Amino acid sequence: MSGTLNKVMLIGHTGDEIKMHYFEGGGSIGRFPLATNETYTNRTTGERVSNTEWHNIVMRNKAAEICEKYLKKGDKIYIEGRLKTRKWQDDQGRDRYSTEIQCTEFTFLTPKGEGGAMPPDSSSAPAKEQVHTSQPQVEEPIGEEDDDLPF
Amino acid sequence: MSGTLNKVMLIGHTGDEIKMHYFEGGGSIGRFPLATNETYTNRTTGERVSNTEWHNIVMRNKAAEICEKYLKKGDKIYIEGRLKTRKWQDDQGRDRYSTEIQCTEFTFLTPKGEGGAMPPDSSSAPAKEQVHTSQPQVEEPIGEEDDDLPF
Amino acid sequence: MSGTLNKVMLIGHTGDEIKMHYFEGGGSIGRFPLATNETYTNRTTGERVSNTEWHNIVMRNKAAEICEKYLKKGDKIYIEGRLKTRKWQDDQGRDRYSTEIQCTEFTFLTPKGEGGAMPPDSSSAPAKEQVHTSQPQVEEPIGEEDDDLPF
Amino acid sequence: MSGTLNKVMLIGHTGDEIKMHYFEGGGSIGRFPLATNETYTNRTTGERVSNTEWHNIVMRNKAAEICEKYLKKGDKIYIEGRLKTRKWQDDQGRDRYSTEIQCTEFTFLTPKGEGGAMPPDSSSAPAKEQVHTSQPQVEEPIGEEDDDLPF
DNA sequence: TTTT
DNA sequence: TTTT
Repeated sequence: MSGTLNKVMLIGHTGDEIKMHYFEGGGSIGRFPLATNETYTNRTTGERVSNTEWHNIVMRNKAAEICEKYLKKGDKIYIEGRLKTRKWQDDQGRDRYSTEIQCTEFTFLTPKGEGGAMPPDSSSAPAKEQVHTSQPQVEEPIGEEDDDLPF
Repeated sequence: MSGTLNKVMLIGHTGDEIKMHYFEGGGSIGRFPLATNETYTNRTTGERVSNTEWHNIVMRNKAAEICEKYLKKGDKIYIEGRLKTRKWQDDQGRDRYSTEIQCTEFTFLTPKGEGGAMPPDSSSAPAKEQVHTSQPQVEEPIGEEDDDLPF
Repeated sequence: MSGTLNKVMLIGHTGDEIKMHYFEGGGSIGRFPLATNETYTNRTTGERVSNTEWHNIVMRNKAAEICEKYLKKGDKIYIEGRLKTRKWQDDQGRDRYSTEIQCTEFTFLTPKGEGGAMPPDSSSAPAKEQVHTSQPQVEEPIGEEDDDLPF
Repeated sequence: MSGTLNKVMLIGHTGDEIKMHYFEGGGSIGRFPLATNETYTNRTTGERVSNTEWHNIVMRNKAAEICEKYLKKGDKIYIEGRLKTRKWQDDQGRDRYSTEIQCTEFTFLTPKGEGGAMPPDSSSAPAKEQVHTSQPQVEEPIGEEDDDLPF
């Protein structure tokens, strides 16, 4: 079914490095926290309010491995993904819920080269086996035949 | 602080009508669940998988009141907003977290007129006091002076 | 290069059916116009203003063919894509530019079944060879292994 | 009318400083070019292809003035806006069209402080008279009363 | 050229 | 708890 949309777009700073978990079959999953900020002036008190929101980012396979290599704590990153709320049981057997952003695209926004290990073009390396968990500009290689055709 | 982005865009169906709460000062808040669906073919088993994801939508003031009047259970709606995770205590005093989408814009997608109470243009009524909780096309009335000027 | 984002998200009504062009190699391309509307109250005159904006949508391969089959003039559709400005020469040899939205994802929003030819699940048919020109919920089949794992 | 969506989200680098135009009534408009990049590997030839796409950004009033002060050529910026195609006549009286992005929100992504004139918090200064042409995190000051209430 |  |  469909006719629905589930999309999240974040620009924020990582609160930690990615924590990886490798599957036997060769797959992998990684998680890290991402912080976004909001500031506004409270209309009643007139004071400046500042809030930080933390998001649970989940990446898989190639994308996760690229982040393991190149994404450092504090880096700025653009994340696109889908909201997913996982259900789990706490130690008392109670249902608990945790909302995550399953990343489908990302792009590094921290300028490179300052002693970092990042190669010139790593931020746009395609995530091959899992096409969608990668760079926006990378995974949609539309238009190879033409774009010059007169129609 | 800033330089960050926290944006959610959903198209889904409401699982219930909006539950309103009115503040003494005149403000109001409303909540309703929104369902999005995803289907894909499991590559290993080849079977068709279908998942429903539920989102907690939060609206305020004018926007909430428009939804109270016109949004019915099962309606399709576009929601734009921000992710916010609220912390609360359960009856055992344990910290619990609930992630919500604070709606900043919306537009009704269910065709009207089939016996509905919706006025011709209600889906684009501006939410005055809270400019951002309204229709995309309504709140950004950019460009009244020109758009024909030669520059 | 990368570290950039080029994303367009539209909900509108098609102004015409898709015009297809088939390549010899088996590929195809299709184009159709999409209308979005905006209404607002002119603050100076107080009058209600209504504008229609027309967008040039470009689809390829599987996605284009799905639209050729099922998308009718006047249908409502969600389109996600990238902006691309094409350069061409008019009959006087002057440079002309045309901005298009190269569709990477879409989902039909017009309710089906009213005499339409649309099969139950066509709106979520995956665009195989070109993974990204398809349904949002379809192309990102993240998470087949787990989502129940305790980490 | 409504029930439609017209949204563009870009992260790119400015190709020039903003060109301002001031109206007599006190309003202002500014324009600058923004570059986004895409790279992919041509499947047929196997060669790496790199394209730059240029976008015409239009800002108004407070937002334009903030960019005039603080946005430098080459800076990275997040732009959110609406697509609008303007019609104009060339010197031969022919109809010409130019597609622009009318900015509704933005956030600076270039790290500050490197000799720049940018104050610590300028990137989140609210654009008062025109609420929507400003920072994402600024213009939607939802939730001043509570967020701790038990419902 | 769409839709409400 | 929605929808197709």
